[in-house]
Amino acid sequence: MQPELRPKTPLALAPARDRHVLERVIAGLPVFRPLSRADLGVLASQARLREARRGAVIVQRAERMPGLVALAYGTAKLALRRAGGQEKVVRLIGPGESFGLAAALLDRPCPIDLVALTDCLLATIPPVPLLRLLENNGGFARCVARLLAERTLELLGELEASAQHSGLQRLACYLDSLAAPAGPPGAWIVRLPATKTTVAARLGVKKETLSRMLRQLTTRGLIAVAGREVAILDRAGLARLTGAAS
Amino acid sequence: MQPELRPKTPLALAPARDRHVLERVIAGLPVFRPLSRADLGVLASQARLREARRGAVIVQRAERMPGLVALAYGTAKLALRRAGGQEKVVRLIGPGESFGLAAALLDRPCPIDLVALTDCLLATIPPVPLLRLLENNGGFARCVARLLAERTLELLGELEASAQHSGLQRLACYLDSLAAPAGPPGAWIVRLPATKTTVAARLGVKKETLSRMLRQLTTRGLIAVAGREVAILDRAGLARLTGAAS
DNA sequence: CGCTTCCTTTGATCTGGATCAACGGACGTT
DNA sequence: AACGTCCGTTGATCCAGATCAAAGGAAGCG
Repeated sequence: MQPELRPKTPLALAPARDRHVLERVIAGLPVFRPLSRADLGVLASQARLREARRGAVIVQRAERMPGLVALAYGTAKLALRRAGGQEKVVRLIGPGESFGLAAALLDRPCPIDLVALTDCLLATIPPVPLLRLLENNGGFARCVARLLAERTLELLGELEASAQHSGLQRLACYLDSLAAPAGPPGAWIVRLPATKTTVAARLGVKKETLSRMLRQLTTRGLIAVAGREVAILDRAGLARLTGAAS
Repeated sequence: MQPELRPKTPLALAPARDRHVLERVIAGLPVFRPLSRADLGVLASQARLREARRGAVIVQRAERMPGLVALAYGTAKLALRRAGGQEKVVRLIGPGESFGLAAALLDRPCPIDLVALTDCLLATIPPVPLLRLLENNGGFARCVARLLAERTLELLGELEASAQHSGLQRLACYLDSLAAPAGPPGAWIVRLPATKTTVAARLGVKKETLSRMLRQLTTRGLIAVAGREVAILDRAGLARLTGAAS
């Protein structure tokens, strides 16, 4: 469950490839969109690439934040973990997404654990060049402000969901938000982005409860579950759950 | 419970006094610290002063956000309210504090209700001048980025508390965070910033539960309660509750 | 193939906090 | 003083979801 974090290929062995990957990952992050090619190059030269094995803790809560962490490939979870095993997953992170902007800018300790769900490749951009950009580049500052504003509203939504909706409502809402059109028109399908245990933690319930909730929705004819694939049979019915009582 | 929002003095009657109050309130907001006197003047000229009676809904969820709302005097609560009466208070706002920066900058609908707990005087700075400043003033953009980063971390803390700690732990933590030194050295006192019903909603529990929790802490000799005043008799014991099981 | 290690499901039971109900006290109004 | 309106306390009961326990699946590996 807690394998060592040990890069398969030591960083020094593949500097050219690393540099290329770093540039691609950094250029793909929304927060860096306003940057010139030159600025992106400077960032890439200060960033570091790093691998993490499945299950490894990439950044630990209360540690000094190493910078903005972006995922090149793999999946990771942001999880609040307490002694006693109970954990709450705040966000699941996929390729092209990043984490730690707020804490890196304020040079605060990491507020949360970042844990690899699969083997991951990560880019870390240290706080110093971020702060320099913030100082000198108005476009970047604006972009940061907008992104953080969005994150603020998002977290508020999370808070609302966790404080106000029942587990079943949160599940219905979650499935609805992930719904993707399937082959036949009018058919929707969701592929869960992680194991059910992790999804349960994301929804703030235990895996046993998630299992029971899924079965309840199945019994009602709203969904059909096959492993990680969930077919949404009655999206309107699901949406009705979202706002109303169970 | 839901009195009309009706200013005691119509705005047009006291423009000079209003202008003065607006300038003072706006200059006092942390987010505007980097602004020049001239910029502050422009903002004040675009802002509006407004009164709200106790219990009035100042800004309602899903309404268009009128701008950044700052409190000149009085107390208000940011509350998520659901049909069914249950409400979660996210933040209590006092004089010199503000609300709505994120939503105003993104021109999103108001994510939450702002409700006056006492008669209030409010300044509203519309989104347009804020956006203009964000575009043209790098110092302001930086300041906004920092404030929003702080808010992000704060909300994450809220989420953690609401998802992970028990009601008693949240209460202990809350009291600890409000503790102010009393007369005798080593003595601490808390004056609750609102009615116990509201504090309960702030902590995410019902007033009955808060009442029982306070009695429990009293029985254990950790605190003593007299109306809105709470004396902390054993701060270490309280802090011990915060991290450990009940 | 058999083994181990997760992941998931299902059932039984427990519990923190909500809900329902009733009452006492503090103010402010008339 | 008498009255209405909040606010806070206390007791009884209820319930969503946690916890405990046990038993299948499914996937990786020697």
